[in-house]
Amino acid sequence: MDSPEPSSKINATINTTLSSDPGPAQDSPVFNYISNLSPIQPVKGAPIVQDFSGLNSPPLLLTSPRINTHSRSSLLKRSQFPKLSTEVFSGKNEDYNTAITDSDGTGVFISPLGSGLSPFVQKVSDNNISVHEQSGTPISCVDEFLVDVSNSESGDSSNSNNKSPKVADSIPQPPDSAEDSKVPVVSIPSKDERKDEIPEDAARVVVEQAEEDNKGKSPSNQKYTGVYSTSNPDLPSLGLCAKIVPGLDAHSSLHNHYGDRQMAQLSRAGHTVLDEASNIPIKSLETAGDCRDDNDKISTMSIVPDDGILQHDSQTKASQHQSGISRRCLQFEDAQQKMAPASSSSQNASGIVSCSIQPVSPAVIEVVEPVSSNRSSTTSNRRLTQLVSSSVNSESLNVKVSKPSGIGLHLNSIVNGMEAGSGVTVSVKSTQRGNLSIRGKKLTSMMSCHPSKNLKNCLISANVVGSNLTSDNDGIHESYRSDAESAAASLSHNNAKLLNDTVLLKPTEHTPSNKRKLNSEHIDSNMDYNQSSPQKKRQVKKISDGNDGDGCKRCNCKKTKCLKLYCDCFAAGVYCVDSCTCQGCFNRPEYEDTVLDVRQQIQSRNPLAFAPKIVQHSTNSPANILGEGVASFTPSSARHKRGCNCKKSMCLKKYCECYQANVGCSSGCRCEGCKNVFGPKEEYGIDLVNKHCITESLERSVEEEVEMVTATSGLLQSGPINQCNSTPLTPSFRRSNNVDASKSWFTSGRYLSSPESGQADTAPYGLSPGSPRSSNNHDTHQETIGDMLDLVTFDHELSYGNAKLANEISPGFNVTGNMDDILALPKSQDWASNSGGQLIPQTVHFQSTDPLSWRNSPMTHMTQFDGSGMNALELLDSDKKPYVLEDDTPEILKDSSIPQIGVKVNSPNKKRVSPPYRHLNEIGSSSSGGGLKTGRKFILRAVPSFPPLSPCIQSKNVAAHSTDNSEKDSSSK
DNA sequence: GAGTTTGAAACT
DNA sequence: CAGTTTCAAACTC
Repeated sequence: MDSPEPSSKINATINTTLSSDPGPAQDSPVFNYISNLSPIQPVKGAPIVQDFSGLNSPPLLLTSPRINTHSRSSLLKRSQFPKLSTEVFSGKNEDYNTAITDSDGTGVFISPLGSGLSPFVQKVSDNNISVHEQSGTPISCVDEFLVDVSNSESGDSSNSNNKSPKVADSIPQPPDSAEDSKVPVVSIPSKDERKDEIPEDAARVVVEQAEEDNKGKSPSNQKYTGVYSTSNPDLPSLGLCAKIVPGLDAHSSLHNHYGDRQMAQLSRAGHTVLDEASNIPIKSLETAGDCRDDNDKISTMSIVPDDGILQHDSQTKASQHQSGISRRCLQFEDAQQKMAPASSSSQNASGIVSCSIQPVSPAVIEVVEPVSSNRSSTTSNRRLTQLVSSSVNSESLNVKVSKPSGIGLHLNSIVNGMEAGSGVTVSVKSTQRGNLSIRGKKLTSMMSCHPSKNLKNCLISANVVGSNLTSDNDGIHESYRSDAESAAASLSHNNAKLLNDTVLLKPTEHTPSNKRKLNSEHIDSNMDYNQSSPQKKRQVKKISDGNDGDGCKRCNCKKTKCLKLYCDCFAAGVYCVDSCTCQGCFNRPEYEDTVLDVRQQIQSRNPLAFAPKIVQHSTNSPANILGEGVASFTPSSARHKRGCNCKKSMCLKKYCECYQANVGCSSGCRCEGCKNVFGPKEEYGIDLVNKHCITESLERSVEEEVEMVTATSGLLQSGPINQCNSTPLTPSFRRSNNVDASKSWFTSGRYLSSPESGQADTAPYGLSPGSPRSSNNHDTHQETIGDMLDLVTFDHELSYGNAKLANEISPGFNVTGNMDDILALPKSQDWASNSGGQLIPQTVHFQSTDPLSWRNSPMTHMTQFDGSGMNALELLDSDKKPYVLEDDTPEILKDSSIPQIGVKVNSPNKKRVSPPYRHLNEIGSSSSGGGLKTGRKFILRAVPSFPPLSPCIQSKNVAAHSTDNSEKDSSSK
């Protein structure tokens, strides 16, 4: 398709981006180890994310160079799973190669942190997630997947083929419904037809970058075919693996390495996907269990320093499970959409989501990571996508389209959706408490995030993209929707958060305004092509009023090419659907790169641009989280991030975003004559809560951030408890730590699970990462860690999906009021930003997210924590009480029991209890060298308690953190 | 269906 | 940061 040049460019860009951000962290062997060690394996879960990340959200995270680092981290994690990928990695990206070299022997390590890997990993995670979800609603989901796959393949084959080519060749061609058929591979020709040349150029720009990246690593175009055929140097192994081992192992590995898309392609090539899908249903449950097992394994792996071992273990285990998983993964992209539904989460058009998340949560978590990784390694992801697309051409066309398009965007959409979800009251029913409950929360949050609209969009987009863009089969879409929605929602939340964060990072670095201009311009030119008949649009509008019956959004953009926030679909992080009446739409899977670039740009400007507008204010009690997260989302508790600015509508019409979201106006609103039925400004309960929790000033800033976080994570957290903390706290964190946090993230990263991460965590608290304290504390930490683990597992669930959760935790820190903590938090700000400030995940979050931040900031407080992890926990508990935010965290902690042990840091209030947790976790790992080892130990312990979740969570957290960091960096105001 | 209103997003 | 313009949805006729 594209000339090798593009790929080379992309590679260069990727390298630059990656090198810039991730370089340090990634390069460091520590990271690799950490990533490898880190329970991350959650990779399993992570895979889910990939799709989205790769496509939608991922871009946000991944796109930015910073993201790359994250992606690497994520990759590492995932890489563990997919040992196979190692080869691939080595082949694919230079960066990867470096990492890979280490792992080559085992192939496990994939270390390849390289962006390339991360994407794969993400994909894998996605797959896993899908599996989990499927487990929830295995059969139906499976069927859907199968159907989708078949559909997508059959239908997509044409589309996807075209699309893939387009992407590679020139994104520019708008996927006009009419021309959808054209979308065909190289669309370039179509460009001429449509005159989309300009748009094409824009798309090309994006594509070129990706291609360049690909080229650099491997022939861009070849990627596609090459990957599949193994022709590509990078991919060869993958291709082989895929081909050779159509089974789970191969798939899983492939997924991990290459990402879901590639996996899908491979699987498709082998036609194993369908078979796998068929298997999935049964396996789904198993997979869930497997994932847990994997996690356990992972944890064990983490314990065992040897990456290879870990990977091997995971591989072996995964192999069995993976067979199912990988299969899923393959389909997953497409399936993901479906998967979500499978998860048993059902969304109502109203945005109410009821999830039975048990299995899903893990997936969600995983998803998160993937996203970040994907984004960070956007290039790699892109590559993957490209590869996929290319491969798709040969065999499975579907893969590329379906996943990419839907996923990334969906994440955002989910978040946004949540917001929009007006009212979206997410009621998550966690069949299982503890881990499950958390998961459920996450899922729910995810779901909530994806309001009906978003979900629909996601589903639709995915479906559409994958299979039937042109012809909407209501029945089909709907069926997919349910699944896709759920999946998308789940993904979207996690991804959204991550993405948002990641996006922030990227935007700044990558394409400044220029890209936008180019993209927009190109897009504009392309718009004409895409322009669907106005009639359709109108019809759509009529039908759904912007929302499909299902609640999917449909846009009618005419000038923005659906690449600006004006476009509901784009704003929601969802691809436009056939039903959309938009003209010259570039918000389509075919233009994934463009979309991602644009998103990045927008995020660069406003990191929160894609964050959920509506944030839950935490009045909610933790109980909600556990049992019924949904309740927490009551409109009254929710708030609009920015607040409205209504002057004439009195907040009584949908012009008002608050009203539209079924949330009351808050102090943040500038509306005049507010009569919001959901709650006038003054009346807004949240404000009061916030006041209690935090100072007003904090509240405002926090609120915004929190809103973002809560919107994304808040839902997940749904846990009422966290809300208070989350919202207020997160903001503070973000503020304080934003800049540093990003860096810290990168450095320390999310590797909470990994020893390093642990180290990082510790470092932050007391000393620098390398500080002696880590060593001292290790033992204690380990013990605490054991507790922590429990908590963590719980937290992980939250954390997985939610970097936000972490953020939430961090917010808690802020709340605590310790300046030091705050500082530390800032680094973790990403966390805060991500997390609604929910505390629950606190421990986990801290661990995962904080670690990075902590490391970076050698907070004196940290030392305190370091002093005694247990103490820290205790302090935390005590802190909880004092701090308003604590309420949230405490609840969570209470739930988890362990976490509560809060450690007071220095500050009297120091809600930062969470930090201690982090420290605990991190401590073990945090200490640089020893940290890792300790980290491993910790991991082991943790595993036992919540093997499945924790690993995933950790990985997710890590990814999220990474993404968050990147985001913060980029977004750092 | 066309036109107007509205407020967010984007731009300056 | 504020003001203006642009945009698309919401709304009305």
